[in-house]
Amino acid sequence: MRLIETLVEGIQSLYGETISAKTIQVQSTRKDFQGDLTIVTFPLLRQSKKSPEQTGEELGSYLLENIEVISGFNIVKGFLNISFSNAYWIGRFNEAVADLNYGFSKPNTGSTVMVEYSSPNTNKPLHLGHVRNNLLGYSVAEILKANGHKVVKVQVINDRGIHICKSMLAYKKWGKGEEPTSELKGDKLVGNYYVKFEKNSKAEIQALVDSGVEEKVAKTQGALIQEAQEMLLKWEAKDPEVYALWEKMNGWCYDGFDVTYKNMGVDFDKLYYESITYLEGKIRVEEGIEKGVFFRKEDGSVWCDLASEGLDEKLVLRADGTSVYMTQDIGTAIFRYNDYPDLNGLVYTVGNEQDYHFRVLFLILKKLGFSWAESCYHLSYGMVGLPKGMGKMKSREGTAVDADDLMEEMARTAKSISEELGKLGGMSIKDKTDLYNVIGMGALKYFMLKVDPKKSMVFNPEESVDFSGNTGPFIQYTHARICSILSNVDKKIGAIDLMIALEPCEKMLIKLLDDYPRIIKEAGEKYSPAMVANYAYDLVKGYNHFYQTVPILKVDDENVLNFRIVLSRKVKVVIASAMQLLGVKMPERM
RNA sequence: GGGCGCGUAGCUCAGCUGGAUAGAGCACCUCCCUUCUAAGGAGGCGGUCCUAGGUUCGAAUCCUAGCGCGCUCACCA
Repeated sequence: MRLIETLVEGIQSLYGETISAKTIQVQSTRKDFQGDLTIVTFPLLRQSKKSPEQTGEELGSYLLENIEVISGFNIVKGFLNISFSNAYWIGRFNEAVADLNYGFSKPNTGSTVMVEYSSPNTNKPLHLGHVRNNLLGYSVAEILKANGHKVVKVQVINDRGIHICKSMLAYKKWGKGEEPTSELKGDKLVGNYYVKFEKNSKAEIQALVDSGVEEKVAKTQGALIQEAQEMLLKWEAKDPEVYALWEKMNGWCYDGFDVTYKNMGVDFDKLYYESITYLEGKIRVEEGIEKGVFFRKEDGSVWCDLASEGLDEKLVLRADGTSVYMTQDIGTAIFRYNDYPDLNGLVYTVGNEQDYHFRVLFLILKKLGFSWAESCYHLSYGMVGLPKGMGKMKSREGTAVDADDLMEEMARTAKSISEELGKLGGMSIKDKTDLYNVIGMGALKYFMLKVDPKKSMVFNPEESVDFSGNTGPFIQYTHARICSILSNVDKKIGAIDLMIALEPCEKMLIKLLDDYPRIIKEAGEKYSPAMVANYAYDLVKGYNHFYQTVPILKVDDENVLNFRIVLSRKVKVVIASAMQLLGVKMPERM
């Protein structure tokens, strides 16, 4: 429609001044004013040398004459509100309806992007923090796909290190050959021994402190901690017994994680294991020394000097030659770009406590000469906290909110509310159980994703996860409601008559639908599922208002009836489409 | 102490590429189911947008300083 260009021309012809398109500010008109788009004329007064009102009047008239679809305008101080004809909006709507992949770019037309998320340690089960991580990573991957990118979903499994040895040692000492059962998943079993280790080790250290040893020293002198360290050395030397135990216990964890991932509805294309990539990291560090990127201190430890970037020195290899976190991350990144030569972006979904780590990692990769380091991005998200008075989550002490328990709890709540409302007559037990899971997970996912990723959030297991208001179930409910209405009609409807009158609530819905492609694009650029979630909420609210304001099926005018049916169908599709980007399923009944 | 991030209604959060009277949900109070799903809708109550300066015709939004909270600065991951 060339609104901006026409305005530039208008200013040229009215005032003889040339301005750049950037100085024109357009925004959608606030709902308490009449109009569709608003042009802020304050910045244009310099050119017009007239009052805001008069400038608005002149520009408005110019637009009215030169753009056919503009049907009118009004001026409030420095705001020129312009309206488009109903025919224009209905035309836009018809186009949207005809587009079966509305809002999405063509698949695989963009660059290839890798998204890393989850990346657990194999010494404890997934908890609330992982839930946010998983949901974010999965959703961002879906949003990138919707923007045409090829997406590779990966994780790097932290399957080695001192923390893994802790649970192994505890199991070896006190496990008595315990095995996972249907009651106790493998990851839970391993986690129990990790907690057991920490508990006993803590007591040992306390005893040392009580006997007069300085705390810092005591922490390195406990018998258990020393034994764990010996075990790590044995592991690195591939001691057969330690290695076998490691493989067995890691296997238990993977089996446990698989169940959690399945229930959560997330998946991965490829897994990387720290136990493999850390070796690559070591090799790359050696190379880096030769290149002069790193330097070795007298004690043998290897460092990267980041003073020129305003940072400190960073350790990349210990004095005893063993690797640190940074070492394996260097190796992992290089593996990834080797595995996918067309990779043009690597998104790390990792909590904001590691902001500094990733800043350094990307710098080091760049120093090592990998130009792709520029395309790495740390999707940093805030912590999930518990309400005041509920303490802190510490998996070390076994006080974290467990992911499996949480999901089960959500489904249970969904069940009790559903039963209370009693709308599911005639539905089979299995369908009901599935539905409770869909609703429970919908509530959980939406709750976690509607918040801006970078912000930390509070999770109150009892109060926060409501099923009414701005929640997943509210959106699911509206979807089910539309399905219910539409189940009464069965007819093919072509393009909508451009001449029908539009109710305000209908026009509002068309405008909301019109926003969808832009929302997907922006959500992709900002890696923000929250934008999609908030959009879906606005759309659903708009539909409910429409539903309560006008009859949908009980209308005489065939053209209006058709329009309301098609409008309902399109809203339904877009709701489901948006929520699919969040990994939330939409029920047809609830 | 240095670095990074955050601070909006009692609570949980939108809004932040500067624009009109700062928005939702929960909670609390009124109304609306013999009509297409009331997990809904309409309305009410509720604000020093942390504070103080600055830039601007205009600041919740940008800049500076301060305060508060979180994270981080490990031969932990």
